[in-house]
Amino acid sequence: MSPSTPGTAAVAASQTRPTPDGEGASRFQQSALAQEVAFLTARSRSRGNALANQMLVDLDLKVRHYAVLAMACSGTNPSQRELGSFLDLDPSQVVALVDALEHRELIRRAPDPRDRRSKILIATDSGHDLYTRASERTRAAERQLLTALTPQEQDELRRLLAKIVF
Amino acid sequence: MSPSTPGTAAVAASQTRPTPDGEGASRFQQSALAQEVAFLTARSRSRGNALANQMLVDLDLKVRHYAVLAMACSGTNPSQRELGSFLDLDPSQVVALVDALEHRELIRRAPDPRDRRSKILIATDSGHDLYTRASERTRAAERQLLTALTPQEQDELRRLLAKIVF
DNA sequence: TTGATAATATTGAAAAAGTCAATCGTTTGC
DNA sequence: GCAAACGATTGACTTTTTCAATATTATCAA
Repeated sequence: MSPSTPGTAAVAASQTRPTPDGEGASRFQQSALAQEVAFLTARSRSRGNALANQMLVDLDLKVRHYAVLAMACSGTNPSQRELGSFLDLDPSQVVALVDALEHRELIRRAPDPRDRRSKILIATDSGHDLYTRASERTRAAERQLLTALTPQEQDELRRLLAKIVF
Repeated sequence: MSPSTPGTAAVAASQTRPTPDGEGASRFQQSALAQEVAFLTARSRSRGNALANQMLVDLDLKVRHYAVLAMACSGTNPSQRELGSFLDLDPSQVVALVDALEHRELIRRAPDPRDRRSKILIATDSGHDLYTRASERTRAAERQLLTALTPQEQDELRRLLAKIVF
């Protein structure tokens, strides 16, 4: 996933990272592009994704699977359609992801009593177990992603992002 | 690129959007996943990307091309390798993107006087022209993405993202 | 200087992710 | 009751991502 990451664990290189960028904190920080929030969010999500994926490898999960599992564990009983629109996934991608998790018996498709067309996603017991462990990993990844921010700043960031995204 | 966007301009559906989510502001906002900044940044970048791509279609640019063009216009004379690490792109992707833009004579590869292995990216005159127009579009897209935030909040968001990403 | 090692751009292949149209069963609104 | 719309599914296809291999150039130590 990066020039490092040989093949061992995943917790790997967490420290000794003077700057997240490959270059010396990047002489490009002042460029116009670097001021665009579209660019900044893209870079953030790229970093966050890579970090979280590393953390999840030994649970055999990727963040996209994790996201589905998380929603199945949320108690909100989302239908596949709802899940797709929440996660910005095409219905066909949802099918593939749900298939994968269902084959591993982490979640199951339950009939929607309101509408026989739709299927509701619910985590199994082992799904909940795995989610518990996985969410610890993603929490760790988040901690790492946000080390540069104070706790107040972290909250503020969450607030602002939520505001533009919901 | 989306169910809307017939073929006319690009300014299209900017208003009449009670909530950015498909659902009624989403009953999933309270879920644990929705609190993770990895999720929030993913959603932001997804939204921002879609928005910017719409805006750029009639310039025949995607945000990824736009990003390369922007850097070639920045005056920083990035090498391909630098560009790749700045934009989180694999070297082979850089080659493809640069090829595409160079064929359109928007940028060119110049020899790096310091290192004959590397090639420096510089925009042509028409590259600069296109960038000028394109950046207006992405500015508009950003405005739209951030409507929910006050100007101060927008600045704060930029500051926080920059802090975690550089 | 030479020779080993690493770095840059490039190619090509393959896997993953994203997009789209068509279909089946079901629901909704007329 | 019917037509139109909707949710899940399938399959095809494009785009994006990831990786390994290579040629040329740099770097560095002997």
